[in-house]
Amino acid sequence: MILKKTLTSEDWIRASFRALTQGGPGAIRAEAIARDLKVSKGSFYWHFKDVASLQSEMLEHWQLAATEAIIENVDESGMKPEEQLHLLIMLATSTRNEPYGGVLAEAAIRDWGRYYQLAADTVTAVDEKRLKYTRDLFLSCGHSKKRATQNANLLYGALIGLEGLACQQLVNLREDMLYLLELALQND
Amino acid sequence: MILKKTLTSEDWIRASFRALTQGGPGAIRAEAIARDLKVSKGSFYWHFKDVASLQSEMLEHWQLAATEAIIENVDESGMKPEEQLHLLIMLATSTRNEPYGGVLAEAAIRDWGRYYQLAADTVTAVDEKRLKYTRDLFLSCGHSKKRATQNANLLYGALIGLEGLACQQLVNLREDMLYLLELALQND
DNA sequence: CAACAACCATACGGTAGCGTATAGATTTTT
DNA sequence: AAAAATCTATACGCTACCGTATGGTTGTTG
Repeated sequence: MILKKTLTSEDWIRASFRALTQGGPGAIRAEAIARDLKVSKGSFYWHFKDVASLQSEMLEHWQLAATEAIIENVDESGMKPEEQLHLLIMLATSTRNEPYGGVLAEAAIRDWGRYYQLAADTVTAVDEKRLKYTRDLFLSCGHSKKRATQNANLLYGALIGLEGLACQQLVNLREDMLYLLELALQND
Repeated sequence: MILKKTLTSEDWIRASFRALTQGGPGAIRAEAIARDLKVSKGSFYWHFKDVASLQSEMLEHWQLAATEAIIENVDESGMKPEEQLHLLIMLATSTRNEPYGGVLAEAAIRDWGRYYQLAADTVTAVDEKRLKYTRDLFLSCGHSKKRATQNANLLYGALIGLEGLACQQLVNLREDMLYLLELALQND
C-alpha cells in the first residue's frame, strides 16, 4: 500500500465519478468530494479553477475512455464480422471494471446530459461513434445500408434500455442482447 | 382565460414536473417552484408538509398516469394481438401530450430512480406492469413463454434506449421500433 | 356580521455550498 | 541551505435553500 502524500487532479476526477455514480450530477460538489478525500477544499481550488472546470475535465476523460475501451478489443480480434458483433455484445454486457465507473457512470452521464449541455454533447459524440462502428460491422456482414443502420440502432438502443432494466433485475441483459443479435442476423 | 385566485396542490405538482423535466431531480425545490408560480413558499408549506412529501405525491400521480394511459387504449381496441402490438408502438412513439410531461418526465423519473429509492421503486413497478402486459401480448400471438418474455424485454428495452437516442436526433424512433416488431414476430 | 377556514406573504434562524484570500507545510530545484 | 514550486488548511463573505412561526387576506357559513 502506497501512501500518497498529495493528490493529483486524476484522484479528484476519480472521486468525482464516484460521487456522480452514487449521488447524481448534483453530487459533484467541491466540499463534499473534499470530505470524501479527507482533505479540505483548498486542495480542490488548487487543482481546478472551479466546479465547472472539474466537470468538463470529467467529461473529457470519459469521452476518451468510453470509445477506446471496447472498440479496440474488437478491432484487434481478427474475427469475422458476425463474430465481432457477438464479441461486442459479450464485452458490453460484462460487468467490467472500467475506469471512471463503467456502466454506472455511463448511465449517470447520459442522465446528466439532459440538464447540462456539455454532457449532452459528449454523450452524442460517443453515441455517434459507437453507432457508426456497429453499423459498419453489419455492413461487413453484407447487410444493406438501411438494414445495417436499423440493426445498429436496435442493438445499441436495446443495450442502453436493457442495462437500466437489468439493474432492476427485470431482465437478463446478455441473454436478451444475444437473442436480438440472432434476430438481426437472420437472413430473410 | 380563467384567473384562478388560489392554487391547488395539483398546480404545484404540475409545476414540479416542469421543474423536474427541465432541471432534473435537483430542481425540485420549494422556493424555486414558488417563484415559477409567482407565489411565496408560504403557499408551498400550506399544501405540502415538506419537499419529500411533494416528491412522493409526484411519484404517486405519475405511477397511475404512466400505466393507465396507453394500456387502456390498446385494450379497448378489439384488435388481434399482432395489431395490438403495432398499435402499442404507434402510441408509444407518438409525441403525446400526456399529463405530467410525457416522455420527458418518463426519462427524468427513470434517472431520478438512480439516486432516490422511492423513485426507483415507482419505476420498477411501472416497468414490471408494462413488461408483463407486453409479454402477454406476445403470448397471445402464440409465442412460447421464453420467447414472449425476450420479445417483450427487447421491445420495451429498445423503446427506452432509442427514446434517448431519438432526442439526440441519432435515430428514427418509430421506424426502428416497427422494424424490431417485424423481427420479433417473424416465425422461425 | 361574526366566526371560521382556506390560502398566501413575510420574516427568521439554520445549513451547505461557492469562490477567494492568505498563510502554512512539503517537496523540488538551484 | 536557500529559494522556488507544489500542495493543503483555514477563515471569510456571499448566496440559496430548508422548515417554522406568525400574521394578513379572502371567501364561506351560521
